[in-house]
Amino acid sequence: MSPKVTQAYKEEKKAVILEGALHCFTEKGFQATTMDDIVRHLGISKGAIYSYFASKEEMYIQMADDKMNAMLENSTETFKSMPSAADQIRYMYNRFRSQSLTELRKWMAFHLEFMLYAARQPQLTQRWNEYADKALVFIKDIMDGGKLTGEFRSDLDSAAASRLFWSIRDGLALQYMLSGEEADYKRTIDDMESMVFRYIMG
Amino acid sequence: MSPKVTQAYKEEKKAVILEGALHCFTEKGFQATTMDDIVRHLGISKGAIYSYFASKEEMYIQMADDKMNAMLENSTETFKSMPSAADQIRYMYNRFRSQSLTELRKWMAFHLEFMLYAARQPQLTQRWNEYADKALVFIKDIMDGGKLTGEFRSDLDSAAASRLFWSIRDGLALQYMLSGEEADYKRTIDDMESMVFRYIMG
Amino acid sequence: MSPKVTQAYKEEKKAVILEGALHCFTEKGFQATTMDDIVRHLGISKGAIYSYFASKEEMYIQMADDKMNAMLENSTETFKSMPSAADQIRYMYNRFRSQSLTELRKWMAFHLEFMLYAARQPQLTQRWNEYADKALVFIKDIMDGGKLTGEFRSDLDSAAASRLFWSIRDGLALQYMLSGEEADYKRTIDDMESMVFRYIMG
Amino acid sequence: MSPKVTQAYKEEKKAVILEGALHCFTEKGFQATTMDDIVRHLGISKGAIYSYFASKEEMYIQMADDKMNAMLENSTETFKSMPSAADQIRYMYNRFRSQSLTELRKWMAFHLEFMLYAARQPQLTQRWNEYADKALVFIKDIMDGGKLTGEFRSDLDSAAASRLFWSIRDGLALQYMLSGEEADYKRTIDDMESMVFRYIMG
DNA sequence: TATGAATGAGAGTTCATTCAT
DNA sequence: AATGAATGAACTCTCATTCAT
Repeated sequence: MSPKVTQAYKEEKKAVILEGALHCFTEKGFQATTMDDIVRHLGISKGAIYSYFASKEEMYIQMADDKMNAMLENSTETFKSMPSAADQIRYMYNRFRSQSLTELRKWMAFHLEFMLYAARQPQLTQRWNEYADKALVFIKDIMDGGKLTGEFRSDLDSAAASRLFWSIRDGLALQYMLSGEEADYKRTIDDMESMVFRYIMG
Repeated sequence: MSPKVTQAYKEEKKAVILEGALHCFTEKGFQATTMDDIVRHLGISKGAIYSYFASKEEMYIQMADDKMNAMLENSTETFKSMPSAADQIRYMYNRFRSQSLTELRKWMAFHLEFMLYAARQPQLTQRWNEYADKALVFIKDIMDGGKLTGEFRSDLDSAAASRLFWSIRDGLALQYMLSGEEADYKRTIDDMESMVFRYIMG
Repeated sequence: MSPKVTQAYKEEKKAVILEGALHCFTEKGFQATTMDDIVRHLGISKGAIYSYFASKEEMYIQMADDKMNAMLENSTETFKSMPSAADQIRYMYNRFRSQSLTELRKWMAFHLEFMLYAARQPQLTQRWNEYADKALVFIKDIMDGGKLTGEFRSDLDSAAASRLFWSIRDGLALQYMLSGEEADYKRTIDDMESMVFRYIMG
Repeated sequence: MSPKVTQAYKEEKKAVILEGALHCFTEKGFQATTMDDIVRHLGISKGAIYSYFASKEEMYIQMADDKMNAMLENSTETFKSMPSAADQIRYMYNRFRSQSLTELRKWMAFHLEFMLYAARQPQLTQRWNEYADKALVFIKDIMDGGKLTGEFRSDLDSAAASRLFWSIRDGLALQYMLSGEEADYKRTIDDMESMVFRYIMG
């Protein structure tokens, strides 16, 4: 009856449910996924889900929120230790390269569907933008660092450059969303990287 | 009785219906739009729509098909007369700049939702890819032209470059999908343009 | 403008429409046949049909009525000239034999569906019964004739026997409705015939 | 949680639903009965029905299947103990006699409508024929038994005779479907019986 | 008269959510 | 807290009938 235990248990259970739901949403999309799909996949009852989440929509939003936060958090940690801005950018591209096309596609499907969903709900648009801003600032800080150390050209517009950085990355993901092979994809990331470096360095 | 009149009338009516449906799909999304929404918006009866289109899905696919074709057709025409490859690329960026953010967002919302939809249906994926290939080849031809005239660097990988071209464009549209202002958007296109030229020219 | 011509034309047109409708009803059943089916088959317009018949149902009833009358009429004619009751019965069986299984099945499908339809509408039930009575009386008259001439046994209950006559005939049609081959069918008619004769003769 | 309870409950519920649906189908016919009719009659929700049956059609087929099986099963049991083939046939006629005209009519309405329905769907035709074959074989076995014991004439074509047996029975039901009174009906069964015995015995 | 585009009530079916157990 | 049978509003699609031309 200790509330602490109950609380921990609840958090864990919520996480398990969200994981199962994510699997389904990724497979079929949010709208096309039924509560029955989720329930079947998780092997629990509908009531159980509704005792943790008020609605299918709430699960979705919660899930997207978790994803966004996870991505930002796991970014900031690693970078503290790298002294070179160029290395930090390179590290980002390595991370892009490490994701398989299959993973990328699933990730994008979820990401895009939520974006469309958010575009129609002002409060979600707001939250989404906060997340997008953080991602922009994250790269901008690296760019600014590079300018200070002289690695990047001094007249670089770091705000614009970080926008370009993400544009290229997102656009590439979009390009390979429906077709293309792993090897081509990896090669295009290389090109993307070299183009970006050509742009930010002298 | 005259087939000409009837035929023309039918084509016109189909177009009107598609226009009305597009309006609704853009507003709420394909899945969230009900036939009642469309019917209300158009001020006609349900039966009328179903005598022109077999299903909601058919309308959607027809619509997407029309959009794709329209885009490709209106591209090829204008370019015949331009002698310089650089001018052709510049012309493309001017076209990007001429589209307002509001238009862009509507366009993207439709575009992305259909892409997600297509991703789950093999035959649509197929058709989508054919369209994407044409867009790629269109830019690649320009790049190859520029290499021949010496405008672009001779070691440019035109296939990769055209992929990058579209990646950047699509990514930028994605970036500005949920936030950003007109002026910033235009400026980012400028940056995008200069980055691309930096990459394709010597 | 002569009313006679118009009248004749109308009758002819009605007959053509009913013929086309019958074809469709036989193929798919009354309920499953749409006005579009009929219109397509006939190559005329919906309005045309509605200027001759008030409703799909009216066509159906009219059609069934015509069929019943036709059958009774074409029976009575031929029999006047036959002196022997046994020959008359034999003639009936020959007529049964002359109908192919395919024809029989189509005929039965229409017949049965209308029967079910009529069973739910008192006025149609009434009309159906009048027709059925005529068919019964027709055979009963033959039976009575046979008793008078001594061809059939004198203690024969002609009313009951005619009921049996039709029961056997209808039941056989039912038996072969969904399966069975032409040759078997013909043989079963033979058996049926011999059984009936065994019953009505001494 | 106990599967036994749940399973039993579900079976019972399915039976209740089928019973209610049968009532409606018998009243108005399969096609004319709407899901709303059934729902109203049963006092449950539409969703409830769809959690037990996938479609209106599935209910219908299930129902017809149950009816067929019930009829065959309840036949075979009782006959094991009867030594005389003639008694077995006589027993059948007693069973026919024991069914009231009202029951018979309802039964026939369902039976015939399903037959028409099945006639247009090859797989159902198939299943229907299997059932019909079993009914034929059931009588044929009795006939063969009677030939062996010498009760029936030795040159009897038992296959043909069983076909006739059912033809007469089905045809009689058809005869009395729309008109006729209980007493007449019973009497005609007597005639039918005597005619059949006249035919199968020497 | 004939046409066939248009109507709209009503069909079968789905599924997020509730609540008695 | 967990279950899953039940709900019923909302969905897509059909089709007999009408009526302006």
